[in-house]
Amino acid sequence: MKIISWNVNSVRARIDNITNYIKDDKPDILLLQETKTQDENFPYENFENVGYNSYIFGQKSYNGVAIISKLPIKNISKDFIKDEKKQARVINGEIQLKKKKIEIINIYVPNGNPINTEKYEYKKNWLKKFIAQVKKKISLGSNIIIAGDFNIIPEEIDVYDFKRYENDALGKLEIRKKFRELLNVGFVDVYRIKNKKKQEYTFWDYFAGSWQKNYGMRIDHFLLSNNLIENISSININKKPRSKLKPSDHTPIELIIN
DNA sequence: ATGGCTGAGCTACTCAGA
Repeated sequence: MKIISWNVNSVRARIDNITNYIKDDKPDILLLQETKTQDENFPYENFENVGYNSYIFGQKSYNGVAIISKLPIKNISKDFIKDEKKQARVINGEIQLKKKKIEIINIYVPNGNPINTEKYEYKKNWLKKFIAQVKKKISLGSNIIIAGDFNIIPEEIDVYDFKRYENDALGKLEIRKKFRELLNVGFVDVYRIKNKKKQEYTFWDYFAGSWQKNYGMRIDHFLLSNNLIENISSININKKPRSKLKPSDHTPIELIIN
C-alpha cells in the first residue's frame, strides 16, 4: 500500500499538477495539506475522475487538510484536538492493512513564526495538545501513522544551514524537543531510520533561487508507531513535482507499507 | 537576509507561509 503526504499550497491552484502526479505515482492514499479552500469549493470531481474519494477538512484561504483515497476510509474525524482557533489542521481516519487496523492522522502543524509572538505560543500549545492525544491512543495499543507538514526541522542535518534556523520556529530546540517527545511516545521517523546520514529535503522556498541552490529543509514526515515497523517497505522523497511549472514549495514524501 | 516569491480574497492590498 502506497501512502503519500504532500503540502500542495492550494489544491485549486495545483489541481493539474496533483492529478498528473496521481496518474504517474498511483498512490492508494494521498494526504494533502494547505488545501486553502472551503469545502464547497474543493475540486472533488477532479479526484473522482481519476478514481479517488475525497475526505476533506477545509477552511477559507488558509490551512486545510484532505485525505484522497482509492478505498473508503472509516471513522473520519476532524476534531482530533481541541483547537481554540478552530483551524483546519488535522483529519484522521481508519484503514485496514491485512489484520491490522491503522489510524492515519494527517496533520498541518502551525508554522509558529515570528517566535516572540502569540503565533509561536499557539504552535507550542498545539503540539502539546496533539502529543497528549497521541499518547492516549498509543496507550490503547493503536497502530498509528502520523503524516504531514510538521513544520519542524528534526536535526541539524535536516536543513541546508542550521545556523539560520536555530532561532526560528522550525528549528528552535524547544520545538525540536517536541518532535523527540513524540518519537519517545513510541514512533519512528521512517525517513531517518531508513536513511541514517542522507541529507534530503521536502521544502524549498520560492524566493532567492532556493530550489536551484538546494537551500531546503526536511519538515514533512511520516511517523509510524513502533508496532508498524515490521510493515515498512520503503520511503522516498519525490523531488520531481518541485521541479514542475507552478510547483508547490513542498514536494511529496512516499511511504510503502505491506 | 523577518525576505528577494506565491496564493487567497478581491480589484489594491493585506495576510500568511517557513
